[in-house]
Amino acid sequence: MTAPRRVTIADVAEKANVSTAAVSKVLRKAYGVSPAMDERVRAAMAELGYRPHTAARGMRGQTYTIGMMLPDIRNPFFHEILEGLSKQLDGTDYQVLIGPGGSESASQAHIMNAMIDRRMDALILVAPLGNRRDLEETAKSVPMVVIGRHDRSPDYDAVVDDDLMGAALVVDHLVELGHRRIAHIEHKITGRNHPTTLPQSVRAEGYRQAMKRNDLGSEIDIVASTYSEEGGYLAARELLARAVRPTAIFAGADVAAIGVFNAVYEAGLRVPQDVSIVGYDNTSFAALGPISLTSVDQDGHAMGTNAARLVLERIESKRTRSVLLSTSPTLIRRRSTAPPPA
Amino acid sequence: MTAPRRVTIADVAEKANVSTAAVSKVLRKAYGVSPAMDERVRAAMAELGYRPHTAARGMRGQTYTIGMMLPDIRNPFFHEILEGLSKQLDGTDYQVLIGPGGSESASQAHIMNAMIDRRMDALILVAPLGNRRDLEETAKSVPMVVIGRHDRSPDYDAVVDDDLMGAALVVDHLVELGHRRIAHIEHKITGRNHPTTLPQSVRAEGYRQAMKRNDLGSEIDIVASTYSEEGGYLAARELLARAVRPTAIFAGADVAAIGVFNAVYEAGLRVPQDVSIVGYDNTSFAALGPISLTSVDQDGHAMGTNAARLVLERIESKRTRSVLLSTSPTLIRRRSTAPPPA
DNA sequence: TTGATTTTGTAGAGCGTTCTCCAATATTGG
DNA sequence: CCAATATTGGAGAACGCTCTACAAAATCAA
Repeated sequence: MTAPRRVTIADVAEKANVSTAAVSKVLRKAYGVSPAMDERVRAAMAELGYRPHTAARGMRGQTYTIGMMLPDIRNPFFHEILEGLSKQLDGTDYQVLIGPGGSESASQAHIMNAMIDRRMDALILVAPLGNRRDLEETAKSVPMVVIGRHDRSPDYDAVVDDDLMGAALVVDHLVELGHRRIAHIEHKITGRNHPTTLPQSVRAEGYRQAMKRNDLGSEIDIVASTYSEEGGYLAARELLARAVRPTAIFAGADVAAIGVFNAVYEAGLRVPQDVSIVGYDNTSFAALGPISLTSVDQDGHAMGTNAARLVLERIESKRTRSVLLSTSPTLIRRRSTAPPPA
Repeated sequence: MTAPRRVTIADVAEKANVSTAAVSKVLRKAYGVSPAMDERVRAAMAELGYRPHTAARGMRGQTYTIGMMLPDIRNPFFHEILEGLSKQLDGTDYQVLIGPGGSESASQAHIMNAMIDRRMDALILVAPLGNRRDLEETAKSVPMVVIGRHDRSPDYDAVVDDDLMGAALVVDHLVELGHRRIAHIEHKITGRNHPTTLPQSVRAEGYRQAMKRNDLGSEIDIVASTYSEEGGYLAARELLARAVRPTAIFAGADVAAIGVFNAVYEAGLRVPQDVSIVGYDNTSFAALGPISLTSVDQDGHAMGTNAARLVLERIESKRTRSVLLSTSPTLIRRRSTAPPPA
């Protein structure tokens, strides 16, 4: 614990025989630095192993830190977003730090505040709960990009997957295979009236629209549950107990689809011979041999890249007009879907 | 973007009719505050909605931020650690922020530096790569806890699962079922000579010891691969191609076990009738119905809680003697293991 | 009482940067 | 060659907090 005092800008300045202001300029690539001085300063920094003290920089300027709020660390889809983000930020001075948001609006608000208190330059929120007014409120004090919500706000940017289209891809695929009794499992948050712009609501709506478009309006069957293994399991149990049971189940998320698998096996039925199952997100385990789940792929990597770009624009180019960036999903067909039983 | 100026300590001081120093004392629960003043200040803070500016605090004191370096966000086991950590920190002023470390020693070092530059009060490193000397070097400048490595260092604390014992549990279980040809898949990092204290090395060693103890020294069969789905797949292919193939495969991690599943199915064999499979980590998908993988459970939650405790001790009680905390794993028996074919 | 001690509150100097002015010097145009 | 302009470098005041040192007031011991 012999903490050797950190090398500061003053040490560098002394070594290079210039003022601290000059060093700061070099650091910020600011105007008014001759090539000669620039080189001298850089040499001194290298020799002393100087690293800027981010907290101190944050006192006046930026912290070169971008906060990413993730409701659930494990979600492989979020990981893809992070990868896109990191790759885009690689080479810049910015660093992503992840704030574990949890599944409640309150805990998410807490971490968002914590990130603001730490003077992060921008916030990237992945599928945040909470109403739009609150989000806009925070967006007033820090550049912000929201991933996965279909709200369009003048105060922050949005990067979304076209969930309406994603749901349509699923329904059309199943209809094409010959299915008619196609059920959907939706993630329904209990309590307050949550915005209808959350991905889950849009997916459900997309399902409804696609069913109608295929003249299957009368077959619409939505079970409100949660996007979790247990949620999928319970919802599927309910569906399989119907007098006339569905021949295909479209779970709004892969995790829920796993629960559906379990319920179907438990009922002594086979996938896909008796029941077809479709997920959403194309998470890594959807591809696993024993599962092989047909799913909708959102290009998380691209979403992350785009989010990074938008955020940098806001920070560096001081853009203030908001942008909504929607990417289109694709359907990955696997072995969990097949024509319905004759 | 009408950023309303932040409420500072000075605003609070003015409102409460005291000095800024007094407010600071209240904030830090420092000595020398009368109950009356304390109350007045707190009231003012509440009324103004004051929130301390963490970066500014960091300039002189602490940042109340604990950095957690995670090599891979997705790993469900890491999520458990995080949960234990968060729960323990809940109610304190501390906040965990996650730094994505990546799978390379260089990128991990990068994020560690970034965290130090941001003046985090302590670092919790999960299964960090890099040699011990480097770790000790960083431990000199910040309180540190390493999770998952069996090194014992005077400079930082370690929280580990007893991997030696975990491997023994697996081997004993399989032997009990009647297996003799038990193979192991190890995660082997290419390149430099990595420390033998990484979990993967200890698990392999535990396997070796347990085999010998069961008089199966001649049956020891280790394939060097990686802890990943593909790694498991490739290793299993190699094992299944042996003249006399193993009746049980012990993958050092659940993800690798998934790859083993795929290879086994591909070879037209059944689990567990033809081949038994065991994983390690008891990740959430091990419990999934279609998989049902026998695995070793490390109590990630407890590890997180312990790490938090150790870190707080170092920060607040200024403990400097290092501690090594080892917890014991348990075996979760599922349907992927059964007696060998007759 | 009176001196000694404890408690309570404040002044003010940092912490390591950024950034606005300003001065000095170099360059240009006519 | 001189004024006008551009370039280069630095002084020094923030930023919002912490914390040492110290003074004033209150309490205690005898």
